[in-house]
Amino acid sequence: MGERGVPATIRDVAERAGVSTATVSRVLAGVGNPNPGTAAAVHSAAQQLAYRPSGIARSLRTRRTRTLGLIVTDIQNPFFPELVQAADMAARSVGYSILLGSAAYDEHRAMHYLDLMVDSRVDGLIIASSQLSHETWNRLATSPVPVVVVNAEPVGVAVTVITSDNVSGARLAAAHLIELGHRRIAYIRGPEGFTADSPRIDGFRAACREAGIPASDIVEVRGDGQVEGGERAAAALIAAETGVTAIGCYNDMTAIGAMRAIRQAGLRVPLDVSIVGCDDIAAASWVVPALTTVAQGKAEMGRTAVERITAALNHPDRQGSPEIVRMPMLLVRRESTGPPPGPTGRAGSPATAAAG
Amino acid sequence: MGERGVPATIRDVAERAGVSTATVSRVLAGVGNPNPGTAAAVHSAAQQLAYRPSGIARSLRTRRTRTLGLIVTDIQNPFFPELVQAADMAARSVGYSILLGSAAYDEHRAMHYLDLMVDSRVDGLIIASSQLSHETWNRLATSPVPVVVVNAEPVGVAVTVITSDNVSGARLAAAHLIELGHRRIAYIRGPEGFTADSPRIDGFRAACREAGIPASDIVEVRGDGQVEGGERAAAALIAAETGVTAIGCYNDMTAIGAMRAIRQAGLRVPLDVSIVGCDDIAAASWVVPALTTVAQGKAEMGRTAVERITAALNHPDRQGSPEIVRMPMLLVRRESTGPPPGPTGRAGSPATAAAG
DNA sequence: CTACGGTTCGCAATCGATTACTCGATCTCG
DNA sequence: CGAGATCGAGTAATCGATTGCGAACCGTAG
Repeated sequence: MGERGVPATIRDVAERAGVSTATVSRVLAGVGNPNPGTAAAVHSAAQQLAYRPSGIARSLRTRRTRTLGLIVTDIQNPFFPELVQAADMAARSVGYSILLGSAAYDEHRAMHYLDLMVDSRVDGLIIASSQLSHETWNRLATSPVPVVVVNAEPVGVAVTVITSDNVSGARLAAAHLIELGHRRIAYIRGPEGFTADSPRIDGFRAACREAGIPASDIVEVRGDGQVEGGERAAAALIAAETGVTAIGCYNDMTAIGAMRAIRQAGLRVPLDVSIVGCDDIAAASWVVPALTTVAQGKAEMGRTAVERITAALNHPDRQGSPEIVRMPMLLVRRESTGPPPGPTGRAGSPATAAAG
Repeated sequence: MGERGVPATIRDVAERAGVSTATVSRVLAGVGNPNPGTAAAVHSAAQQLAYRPSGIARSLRTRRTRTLGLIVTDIQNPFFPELVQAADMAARSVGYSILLGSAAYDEHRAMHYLDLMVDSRVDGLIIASSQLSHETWNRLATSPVPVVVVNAEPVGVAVTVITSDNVSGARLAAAHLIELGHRRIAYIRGPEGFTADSPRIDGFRAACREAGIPASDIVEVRGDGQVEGGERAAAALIAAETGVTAIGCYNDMTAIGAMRAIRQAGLRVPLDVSIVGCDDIAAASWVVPALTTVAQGKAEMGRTAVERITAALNHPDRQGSPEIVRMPMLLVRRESTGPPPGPTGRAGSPATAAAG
């Protein structure tokens, strides 16, 4: 695996080129007007020694690492890779690298990573999290490095946060269902504590209310934000014979689970039950029927986060002015939603829904 | 966002505790037998100043960063997150952090990241890649830091590589299909250049041959390793009226695409056509029918990669002994495979399928 | 009371770069 | 031809930790 002795240092290059380390540093950095001869000598020496400046030494001196910390709730949740990729690209394009930490849904672990990243002196920190305790918010607000939070609802703490307009997004989903003619609608919520859960259910309820659907006609169950939870929740919904003809879901994984349960019960999507998800993860268009969902600008959020961080880095003066950025969400109509079954349509939920 | 002036240094702590920096370093590192009184003073001072040692300065001095570079082909490919997560956990558990780079399928970009990581003096490097040019292999073999390659077929270059036993895995898939009674089988290959493509088609062919199926009965088409490519390939297969009753796929995304195309053509999985994938990504069990596939030990590979790297780090002596680790693959039977349609089953291609 | 073994801790070098300051040499122009 | 401007390059301080070496101090024994 490894080979070679020690890598060449700037001193080695200086000696070989017959100049001082200061000169090597200058010509390699392209500052000053070096004599063409010296420049050539330096470049040649550097080349021959395969010299690569030590980022460590440079960072110690310049007090900047050109590294951004990125902590995500869980890299295995398909919501995050797109965001991570976009952040990585955006960062690289302005000369930064990304130090990643995947917290595996453990907030305590996330805070540990935060400490480690601060120790390694990242220039800035991006936290893409689905849940954040108050204690954590405070830690973030007093962080020694610029922080931006992505994908969590702001709670009034002085930290820049970038998030989707969850309320409007959920309204979009509900409005779509209502427009198709659905009246008995269910909503499978996300895990308690996930900050997007409240605004989404609120938006969903609001749209229904405004359409004149009594709150009592909206049945809410709780999922876990994963496929399994969606499956269980939808199965319970069907077993309860609520006669719902459409289900809004906290996220796409929940929706995919719900679709499984519905099919399992012998019903068809969207003929018997319509499903709408949220997030627009890649798998949403892989399943059959393809999932109608409300898309979040995941890549856009990643890019924006990097942009905000680097802005703060370049203007350390007017920092302390945290902002809240809300990205619009967009309804993506695919195949999992349609009009409710007509009176002569489906014979009802397994037992009763005939009245549907 | 950011706040606070400069973070406290070891000198600040030393002054406040009334000792030298050497002592601070020692008590905080827990080496030596500090006088209980001094130890208390140091800890207290460190506490009050919220002192966090600079990883930069420490790394410069100790010549170790306790950071591992991890470059993946594309973090958006669902194959990688599980591997990344496992590697991250394994690394953290032995005191290392992960510097991530997602190459977005661009090998040139991957090499650029490699340079950046070497510059930032990572202690070791893990490359999880689906394709690797000869030039890249050579770069890796002469890397100044220990390298392990994951998920690519070894090509005789002196680098440790950890990969699945692709040949046997593909045999498993083929054998499963054959055992179910299929005789006219297709295989949708991965992109040219992806190193797992060859061994997989080889293993698949070998199992067929051994079962007495003439090579001419195996139809091969090329996908792109993504859902779209699988969809196109399967659509072409159906349009060609080859009468295949089962399709083996390069990976799960290809298989998921193939299932879409089959359903699109009015056929059913697995009643009319059986599908078997490869990888066992999360989405394999989300689709309906759930995908039968050959699982790779993704997490295991991630852990093993970290284990091998850290082993090399701890025993710099007997390095230069690259090894090849082949992880077994496992058939996961789900719902997308079944016996071929009987003589009275479907009458063949889409045009006539009505009989089914 | 001195000598000696054993602790505890401080001094200072070191890791590899960057950069303010300074010094000679060359150039310019009266 | 000489004074000052200009320019290229070297000297050395610095970033913040770690660590080998030795000094100071302890207690104990002869």
